[in-house]
Amino acid sequence: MTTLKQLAKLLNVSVSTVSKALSDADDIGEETKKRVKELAETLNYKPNKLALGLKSNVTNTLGVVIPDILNPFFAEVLYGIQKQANKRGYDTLVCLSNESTQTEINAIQLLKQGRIDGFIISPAAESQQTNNFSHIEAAKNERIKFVMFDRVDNQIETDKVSIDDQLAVYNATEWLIKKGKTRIAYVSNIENLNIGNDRKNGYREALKNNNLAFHKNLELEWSDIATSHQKLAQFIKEEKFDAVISADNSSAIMIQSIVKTILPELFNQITCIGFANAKTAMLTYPPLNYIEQNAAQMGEKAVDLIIERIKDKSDNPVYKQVKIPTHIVEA
Amino acid sequence: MTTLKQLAKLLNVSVSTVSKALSDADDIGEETKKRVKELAETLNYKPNKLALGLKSNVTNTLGVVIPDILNPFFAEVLYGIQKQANKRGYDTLVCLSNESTQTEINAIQLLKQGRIDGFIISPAAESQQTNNFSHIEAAKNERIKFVMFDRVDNQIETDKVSIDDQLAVYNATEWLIKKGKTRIAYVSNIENLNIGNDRKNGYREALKNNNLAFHKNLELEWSDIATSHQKLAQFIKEEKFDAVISADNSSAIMIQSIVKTILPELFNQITCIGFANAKTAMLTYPPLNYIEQNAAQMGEKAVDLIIERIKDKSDNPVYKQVKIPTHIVEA
DNA sequence: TTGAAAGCGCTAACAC
DNA sequence: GTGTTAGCGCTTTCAA
Repeated sequence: MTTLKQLAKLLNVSVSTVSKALSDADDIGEETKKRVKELAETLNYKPNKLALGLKSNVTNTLGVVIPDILNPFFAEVLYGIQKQANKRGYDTLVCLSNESTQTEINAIQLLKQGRIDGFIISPAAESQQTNNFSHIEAAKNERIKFVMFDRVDNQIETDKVSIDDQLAVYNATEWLIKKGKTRIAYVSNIENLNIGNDRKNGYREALKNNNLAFHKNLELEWSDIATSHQKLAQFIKEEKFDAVISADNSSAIMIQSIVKTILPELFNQITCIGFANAKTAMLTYPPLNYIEQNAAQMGEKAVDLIIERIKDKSDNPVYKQVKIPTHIVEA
Repeated sequence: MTTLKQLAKLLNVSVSTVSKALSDADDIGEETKKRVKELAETLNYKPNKLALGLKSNVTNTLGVVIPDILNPFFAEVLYGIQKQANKRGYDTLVCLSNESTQTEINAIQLLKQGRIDGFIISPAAESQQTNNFSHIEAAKNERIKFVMFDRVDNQIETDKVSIDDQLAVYNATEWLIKKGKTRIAYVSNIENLNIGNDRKNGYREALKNNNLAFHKNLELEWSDIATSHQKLAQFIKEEKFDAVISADNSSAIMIQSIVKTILPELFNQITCIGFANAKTAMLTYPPLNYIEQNAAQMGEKAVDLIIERIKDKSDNPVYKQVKIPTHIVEA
């Protein structure tokens, strides 16, 4: 790493002259600027970000806490975060909570150690279930800004980005109803999350508003991936339905596949829809009808929000709650 | 953020006394230590990592460059990297190259700005295709250590972790042959990567060594996700095969699904195997037979290697090339 | 037009 | 047992 000091020595000028020359200060002679810049270029000088951060208390770095990177949704959000952060001149320090509160606490601890200007977080499932957000809220006392995404919580006052989960599923349910479906099953493996509740409410509301009977046994919940096939297969055999809506990112794909195998004659009569993206919807054939969450866009928006908040020095911040629009993609 | 200075002032001692007390130096009185530690605890003092890094030139931070986070393989590697890094007391600064050389160059630039002790990288597809690794190698001149994973390259001398791609596919092919399969198709969307070549060679070698005829038209290559279903469906209709081996993470899942739909009577006669993990293999039913790459383990090993390299101050490093064992998981 | 000095938070050699 | 000082790389007054 080339330093200002080295440049100064080689050029026989002072460190401050070099610093000013590089930042084009107008009290430095053109000739000097030229010499300095040339040498800096040659030696590939790059300012040390740690030093800059120490000095200015600005790191141009954003923290990110992701609950589950193996979930394609979060992978895509991270993609959006990275893209937008880089575009706006920020780096990202990424941590994974793996749905554990303790890991999340550690992650936030880490981020707070003077190296980020703010962070973006979606809380771990465990934190949601135990309603334990104190470690997140604590950041506020230390005047650290943060933005919540996806799994946003009403109790915490801060900027938030999410989709309208209830509406998204409501619309998907109506979309099925408009296709003439009357026995619509609802499958979910995210009952432990608040968005799981919201989505389920969307389903139930849509049934109600369209005068369709609600059948408790058409709602299936599962959590263990190892026994998921078995559970889903049993559900498919035992219950009668003409459509399925999945609240998560994998159930619908699995169900299409299972139906095709164990009840092929019914395949064409059962319409599936779930949360997915352009890529994962193609994992099944015919491709899955899906609810596009615009995950990357959510990530981008989160970055915009946190940067805006960082730059806002007011004492009485007006927090924003942004909803990313969703839409149905018909295969 | 509480600083040493603040603690010192409150306690009416000097900054260095506080610093030493907190690190349990034996030239500080027990009583003082106690007072200092208590106050530090109360005020939730955490040393500023930037300052530590500036001082010691050690940041305890690792850079990570991932080509494609939407690929479940890389998501899982990142998971392993995070887990092991945290375990060993390191943070991670994550960048995504999105398979672009220019983005990769920017990412490495960023990482080099005095904030990491070393980095872990899998090169972008574009860099591999154009054989352009100079931006990666350049790190060596600046004495920055790095470890390559997965898409390792012979031309670059550094520590590497990968699987034995050729052997993995060779074994998978033989596994199919032992099941009595004689017309084995090979499908890939990673022909642009060196590991794509290695895998294909594994397939061809296995055929040869088992005296099976090689049919050029049983090898299918695709790249565009939008037309993949169409291309695969056509392949399935036109060619006759009794098994498929997929070199990538999605083809096999798609093929199982397509076969079941367009040629259901053949489904039970065609055995599929591809690269996957415990979770993605479950996206199809019956679950996919798969080659377990132990992606998380690869990430963990990469972390161990880079830390070992960072700690190794010798001038003539002996680089390691680690192979992570793979195995076949039968559904 | 340039340079000297202070300071961001921390550690460590060296005084006292 | 505790404090002073210098210095990591940088920016920014202020002085020359």
